[in-house]
Amino acid sequence: MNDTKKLGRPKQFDRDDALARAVSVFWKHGYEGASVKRLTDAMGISSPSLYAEFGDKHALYIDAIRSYTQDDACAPIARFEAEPDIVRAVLGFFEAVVTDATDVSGAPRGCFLASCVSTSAGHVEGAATLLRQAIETTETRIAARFDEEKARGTLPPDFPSRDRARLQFDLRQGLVFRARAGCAPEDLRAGLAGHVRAVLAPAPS
Amino acid sequence: MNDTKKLGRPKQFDRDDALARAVSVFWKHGYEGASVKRLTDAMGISSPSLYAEFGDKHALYIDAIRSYTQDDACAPIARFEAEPDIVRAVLGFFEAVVTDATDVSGAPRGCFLASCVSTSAGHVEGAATLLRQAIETTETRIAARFDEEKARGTLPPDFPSRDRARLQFDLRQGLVFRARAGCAPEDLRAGLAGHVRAVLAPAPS
DNA sequence: CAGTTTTTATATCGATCGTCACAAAACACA
DNA sequence: TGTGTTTTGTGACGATCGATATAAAAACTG
Repeated sequence: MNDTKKLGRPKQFDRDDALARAVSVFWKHGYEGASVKRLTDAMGISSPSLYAEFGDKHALYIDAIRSYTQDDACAPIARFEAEPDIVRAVLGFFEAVVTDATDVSGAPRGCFLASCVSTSAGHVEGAATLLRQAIETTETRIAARFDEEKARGTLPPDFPSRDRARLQFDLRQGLVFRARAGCAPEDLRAGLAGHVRAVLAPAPS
Repeated sequence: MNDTKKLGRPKQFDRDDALARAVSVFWKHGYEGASVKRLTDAMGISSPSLYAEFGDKHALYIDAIRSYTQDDACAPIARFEAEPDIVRAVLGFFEAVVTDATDVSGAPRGCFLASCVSTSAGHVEGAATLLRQAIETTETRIAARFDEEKARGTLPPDFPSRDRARLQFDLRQGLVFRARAGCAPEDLRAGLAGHVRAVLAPAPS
């Protein structure tokens, strides 16, 4: 199959770029708050194009979630995996969370999954399943990093990777939550040292 | 002023009860997803009554948030303050969070503030402020309990009450988040012991 | 060039959105 | 029993919702 040359009038928009813009709209307004007009305006396409490409609003939403979770769009995890030192990695994770969540440069605040998808999970079909997969994936990635550190000897052999990965993940939600409420970044950063200590504390005897 | 006897046809609904039902609808569907029809159906009143009593949908929403935050409707905090032993109190707090968040008996899951108000905080006027006040109040109540324990000697004198109150609060959001995603209650309960340890761990030297 | 295929923009569909007149209904007071 | 006051249910307002029918526009093929 040759996908490079196709019949008919070529599309005037990039699918992935349109999806990313859709994510931004859903992120900011929630599932019901994101009207098709707002979506098409932000995506730079007309409604017939939207329906031809994605099916309907619900299918677009599911695609948007899937795109977001697969595109590694979560900066905190990237920071966490990039930083060599484990203490700085955990701290960097939380700092990225705060930075992302309190950024006011047009982009929506907080976390797409925590703020939008989580709300819709109860009554939008398919959202909860994708959300659970995203949680599982993220926790596994965090735990994997802890396991590496254990193998390297920078974390004690009995360090409970999975539990602490969950702890780190849970703490993140609180930060995002407070950021959404409008708490100042410096207030959020004030507690990060304690968060890092809780995540990396030695296992109880 | 005599409020007990009033002129005209008496109201056929209780204001606080109607507000509580409104909370439930907002909780389940979010601000935009909660249509006036859904609201009036659940509240058992007609739309003119709603507008006469509350003004409009936005004012009703603000009233609903205020009512929720003032009515002490948050079971986890109640459990936390009722339990004498501090370790059991913290554990009870988290257990109540899990129970509340995974209850499927008709009631909406999770936390009204974390799931609904938090999402709307970005674009619904007045929501963010109320949310911040609720966070502040809750953290203060938790920290006050820790201070009491310090005075009683059940917690060390250098126990960082405020930091740990924030930690406990942040961890809660993660539980609510995962519950919304459909995680099983037993999975959520599995990590509670670690959460309790993190909250009550002695201050670092 | 015409013929085919696909995407585009316009314009609109019925349904539902939030909101509100309007008049009948239910009370207190005279 | 009126009379005044407030709440009630019915119904409908313009606007917007999600979703399409339609046809012009833009590419390729022969």
